Amino acid sequence: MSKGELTRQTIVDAATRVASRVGLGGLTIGSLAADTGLSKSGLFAHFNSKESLQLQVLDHASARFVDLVVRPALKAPRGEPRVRELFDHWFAWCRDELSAGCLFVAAATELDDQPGPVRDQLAKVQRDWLETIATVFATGISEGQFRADADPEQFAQDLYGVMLAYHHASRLLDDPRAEQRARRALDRLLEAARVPS
Amino acid sequence: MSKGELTRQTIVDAATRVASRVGLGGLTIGSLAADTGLSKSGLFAHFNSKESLQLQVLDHASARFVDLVVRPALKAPRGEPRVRELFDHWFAWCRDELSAGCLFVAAATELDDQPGPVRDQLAKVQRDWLETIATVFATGISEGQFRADADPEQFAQDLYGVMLAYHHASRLLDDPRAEQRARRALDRLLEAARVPS
DNA sequence: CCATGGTACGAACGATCGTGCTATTACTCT
DNA sequence: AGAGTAATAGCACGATCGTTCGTACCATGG
Repeated sequence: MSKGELTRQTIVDAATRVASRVGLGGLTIGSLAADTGLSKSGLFAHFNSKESLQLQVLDHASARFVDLVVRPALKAPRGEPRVRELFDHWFAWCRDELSAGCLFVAAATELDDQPGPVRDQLAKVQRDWLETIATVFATGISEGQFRADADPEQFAQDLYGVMLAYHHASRLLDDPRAEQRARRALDRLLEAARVPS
Repeated sequence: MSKGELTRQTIVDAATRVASRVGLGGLTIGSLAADTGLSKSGLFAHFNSKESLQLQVLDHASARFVDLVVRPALKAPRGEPRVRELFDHWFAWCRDELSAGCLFVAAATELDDQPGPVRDQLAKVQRDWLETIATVFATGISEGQFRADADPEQFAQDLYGVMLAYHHASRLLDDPRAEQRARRALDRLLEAARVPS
């Protein structure tokens, strides 16, 4: 790996951390250069535009998301255990990024009214995420754990709602009971989806 | 009412609309002055700081929120009808603000990592909102419509989660089925909360 | 060992940011 | 109607934004 490629990754990694605090639009070349010890122009030369930097941050973050959340969860047994793992790893993800919350959640409300390549890319990533949830749930249906008449896409939106409400109550409102309520909500969702015994 | 007070309200009203598109931090004195036909310094004189403008926007928006969402819903019969009215009016609110989504949702993820008076004020407004939901639900318990062992604060977080998931799927992902799923999720929440017959 | 090219720097650009001053205009009240 | 005050404009400030350019460094392959 060339030297330039290495520092590029260092920059993108740092930018990802910053962006989960201030959003993708809040990224600035200047402060990012100060963070990484580079000059403004030296850093800029790696991307040629701020938009390109934002796109690379998005790519980097979604690759990490797959590594830290999706892939580990897929090792769990199909059905309910796998759904719970997905949930737990998402929690860890959104707390561990230097406790700066989930970059995607922050970017979602920031970009939903600003058309362009960055918004398109974010929408793709989030569609993939919801589809992952839906697929994992659908597998649980095939396994006979969940009701055959359950709607995977409904479940995906419901589950993400639980996550978003947690993110809101926990990060903005500092409510210590937010996580407990989120786990309770997950239990209820799963209970309602299980085949009647 | 003095002339200054009148133009101040005009400015804040315009700023509120802009902010639901670009966020509170995305507000700029310059572009806002252009929008309202004032000079930059003329507009600035009404607020003396950008932060003060942001706070006034927050106040204005929350007053309108109470007028358009909370107060009308309180006219509905207690319990389930009132919850549904709250839900419906919130939908209308977040669609009608020139179809720019809910200002509070946008500001929530924007400010959750930026301490200061604006964040504090937003947190207060959102706490009030969740408390409103919880209180409306609790009234339904007293009325005997909802289970006595139900937790109003749990319900509030759950319901807001449904709203946030709708906001996300509808505004970022342009999913036309988002609303239908949200209504379905509400039905399930209410069903689970009703006293067993 | 030297030449080539990738890598980073410093300076500067026009624009725009929030924020002060100082006039001048416009309203309000007696 | 005129005095006094409130409201707005004009201009300028230092900072910072993204971006460009020319140049120096330094690592690597011949």
